[in-house]
Amino acid sequence: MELDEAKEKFIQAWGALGSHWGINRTMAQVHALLLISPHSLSAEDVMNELKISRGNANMNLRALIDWGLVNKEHKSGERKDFFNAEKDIWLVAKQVTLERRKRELKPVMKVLADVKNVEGDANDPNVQAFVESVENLEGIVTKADKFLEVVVESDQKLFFNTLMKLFVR
Amino acid sequence: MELDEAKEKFIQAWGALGSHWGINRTMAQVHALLLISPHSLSAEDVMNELKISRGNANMNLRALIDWGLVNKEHKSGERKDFFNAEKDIWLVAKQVTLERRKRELKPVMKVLADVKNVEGDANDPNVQAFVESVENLEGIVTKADKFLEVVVESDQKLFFNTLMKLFVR
DNA sequence: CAATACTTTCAATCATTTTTGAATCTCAGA
DNA sequence: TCTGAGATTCAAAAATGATTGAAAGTATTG
Repeated sequence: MELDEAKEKFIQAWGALGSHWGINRTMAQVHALLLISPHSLSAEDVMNELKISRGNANMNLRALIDWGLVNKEHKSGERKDFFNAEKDIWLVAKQVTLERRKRELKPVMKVLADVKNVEGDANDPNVQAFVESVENLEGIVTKADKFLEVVVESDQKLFFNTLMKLFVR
Repeated sequence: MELDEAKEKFIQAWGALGSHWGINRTMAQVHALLLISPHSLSAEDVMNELKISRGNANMNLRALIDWGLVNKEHKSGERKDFFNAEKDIWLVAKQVTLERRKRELKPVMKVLADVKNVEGDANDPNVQAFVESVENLEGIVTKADKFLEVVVESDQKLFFNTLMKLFVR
């Protein structure tokens, strides 16, 4: 396989995976492109490689910077901005985890806590089933959140290696 | 808070979470509704509660059955089908994990394996950076996959409890 | 400060995904 | 076997989400 074809395939695959993980396709593709580039790219490079518009490139680069996955560089003697991706995948995973915890898990935890305070007859099976389900879910969501908190706050490689030794084969 | 308001909020929240996790919003809402119902519901009940069309209810119920999250019941003396959700959240998590592993992780792993066989000058920094990135990613994706495999194949409560004792506070 | 190079914004457009609902099918019960 | 309540399908419509590109903004250079 030629490099260009391989790059293309890789970018497509990463884009598809990203789109299932709350990161939009183009954003994931831009990330993929930066990941496999040995040096920083300008917005223009990104536009050309992925055949996307200037505005689209700009927005997705900014989003990647927001997520903490990409850095903006100022090369002296150059007017253009250059961009490079964090190459340490463990750090990438950490950032994504942090963001998603903040954006998704926390709001749900808040709703679950609120919603438990339903008023009404404690003997009503509807109320009973509802409260039971909510508490059930609260349990697992809280546990998942704590688990992720630990993952995020500990050293990534160490953490996963320990885990792997415990559980894999 | 009234039960109806609480239900409504809960269903919305679960829908929003689902939509970030590759499960479409309505599908997650139907699941939420079934979760908090003390007894099985008919397709008609689901349509009425969520104000969705017959076709939509049918499709999402079927999808939930595909994912292994909902069961269809035949009540004798009734022509209608009735539906109930798996209430054990650990089982739900397991099913979702299984499906997503199959649908998302496996295809990406295949592409990563393929794409490593890029031909070309091993001294070309483009090729070098590419192969390095791909191997890097393959490492983490494979580890994540193995981790999930273990999660899925072991007893859920036992697994998570063990994990929690190890890492939480 | 004026010209130029580059970046950012955002209303309009385009693409994708979801939803609808009428037509069709199915099958339990008579 | 026939009937009709209920289930399913799927083309079209609606909703949502992504992308474009031109105009406005900002910074750098001579």
